[in-house]
Amino acid sequence: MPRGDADLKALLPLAASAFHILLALAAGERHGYSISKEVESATEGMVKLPPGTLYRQIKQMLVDGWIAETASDDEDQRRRTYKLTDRGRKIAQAEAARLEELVRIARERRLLPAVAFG
Amino acid sequence: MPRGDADLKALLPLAASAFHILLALAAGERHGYSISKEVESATEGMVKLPPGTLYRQIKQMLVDGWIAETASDDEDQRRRTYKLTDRGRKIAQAEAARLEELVRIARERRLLPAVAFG
DNA sequence: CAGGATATATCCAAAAAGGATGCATCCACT
DNA sequence: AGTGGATGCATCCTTTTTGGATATATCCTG
Repeated sequence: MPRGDADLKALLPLAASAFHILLALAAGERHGYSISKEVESATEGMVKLPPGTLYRQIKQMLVDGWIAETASDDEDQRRRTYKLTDRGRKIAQAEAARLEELVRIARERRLLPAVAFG
Repeated sequence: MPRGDADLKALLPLAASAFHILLALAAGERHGYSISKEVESATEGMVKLPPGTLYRQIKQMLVDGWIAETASDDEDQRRRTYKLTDRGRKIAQAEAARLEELVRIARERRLLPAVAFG
């Protein structure tokens, strides 16, 4: 196992809201409010990020170095845009792998249809 | 969309602990304590179900009809064994499908390696 | 320039989780 | 048979986390 994976796994599982934020940023830079819109649309309304949760998470992720604020060329002065850091990306990858494993188990137990070549 | 799916989605996302319990029971009948062991081993210790969480969830799932107690032939009188109800299985399937979609998005955004024929 | 939507931020009550405690039963060992 | 440790269930209390109300400033449209 590569060095550094151990402490990475200690962070898992992520709060659902945290993973959704990282997932939104994995597609590119975004400002907070647009993250919440992206999450809501990507999950067809199943997951919502109310402001308390959203900005609390963002603040903490900045502190922890999972994301970083970018100097964007956005003209809207209210917006603060963020991007994933290398560390944030690794964490998102680890969580994605964890969820993939869960899905694999779910399929094994016939909660999901078998998939060709899967 | 098949009837009844709408109210099903309203239950999602499940608490991680809830999904793990359903996932453990999808493999067959189990008693509470063994569910917690199964979850811990399946997730390599990443997910733990402390007693407060475990028995609280079980109690609520019984009330909600997601699981049912079975008259098992177990000789240990302390044990209470449970199985998924049809409804519980449907809920687990819905949550598994939701997670699968998340994993798909994560792969699309290159957080997971591309998969042949996937 | 008025009004509504966008965007961030904070705060507090409510909900959820963790884990300590208690107690009964089971099992291994002597 | 008795003892000690592990198993198993359950509840309680504290802490943590969450949701959503409130506030404020900026932006956009008519």
